[in-house]
Amino acid sequence: MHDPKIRLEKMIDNLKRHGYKITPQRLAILRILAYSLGHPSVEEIYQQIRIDFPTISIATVYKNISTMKTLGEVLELGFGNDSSRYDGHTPYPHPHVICTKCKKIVDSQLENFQDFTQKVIQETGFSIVNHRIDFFGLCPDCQRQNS
Amino acid sequence: MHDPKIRLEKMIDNLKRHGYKITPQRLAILRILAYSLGHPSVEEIYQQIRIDFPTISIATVYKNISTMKTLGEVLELGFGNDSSRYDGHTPYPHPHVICTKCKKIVDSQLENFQDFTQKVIQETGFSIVNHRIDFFGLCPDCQRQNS
DNA sequence: TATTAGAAGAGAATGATTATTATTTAATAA
DNA sequence: TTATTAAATAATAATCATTCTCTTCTAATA
Repeated sequence: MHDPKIRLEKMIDNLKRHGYKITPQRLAILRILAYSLGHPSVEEIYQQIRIDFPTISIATVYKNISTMKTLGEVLELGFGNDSSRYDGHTPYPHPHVICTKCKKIVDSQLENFQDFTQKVIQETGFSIVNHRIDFFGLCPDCQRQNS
Repeated sequence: MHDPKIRLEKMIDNLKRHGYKITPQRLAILRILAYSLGHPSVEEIYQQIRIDFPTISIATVYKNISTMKTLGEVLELGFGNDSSRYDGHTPYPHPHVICTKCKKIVDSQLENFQDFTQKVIQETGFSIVNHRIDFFGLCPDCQRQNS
């Protein structure tokens, strides 16, 4: 689940299996989603693809990401009014660490959330199917600049 | 921190201490924030206040909530494109449990996030100052309706 | 009661996202 | 290899929550 090439293959297979066509624009979007560790925004993906496809529409980026969301191949991280960020590298729920200054988003590898989920189920009676865990602070780079 | 009357007093004190005026509209908004356990949206607050203040503007609701946010007296829960929900009852970070069907939001009392925060600090080198923890699923009521 | 800084009200502006529609193209089969 | 066709793209309009602007009003104070 960590090799971008394999991620890309898996995305393409999943699309084909569901009868979607593999267009050059779509492939370019998939590549960014699979290879990017940096949780890009739609705007960033759009600007990067415009280098090779100057006529692409930002609506095409939105639509393709939406498709990948429904196939479970990308995780959307929405932040209130700010534009969403996307994780196509690790598309299942996991903690993120967000720098409030430079907006960098880093994955965390902590995994013991089954215990918490169980406690929440007991406490509230909800049936839990998903979670979102974010930590906010300053990344090492921005800490240095502040001192 | 759990008695609505005391919450309301604290909010009013905090506003006065910072030189804000206590207007009837503001007071009505504070009352909803302090007493409501249901994490209301701006629209819900607006509709409720219109009963007593038919001429109030929704911008006034937004502006007052924004003021309370800067004073740390209300916690904003943004959800991507959907409208934000507000917690004026327990205005510091704590886990929330959200029903994906009826949009109900319930507080969780789980508190052991210092350990996780420490691990995230060690893992990433970030300085963590805040967090957001949400669990998504079906509330007991909606589970019944589905079966 | 007069003064005045801050608040309210109305509506325009913004910005991310979604919808619409005409045109183009990937996939398939003859 | 080419024709067919359903789906994808591009361009643009529409939407919706939120913020901004500006004028009018009012709570606090002296």
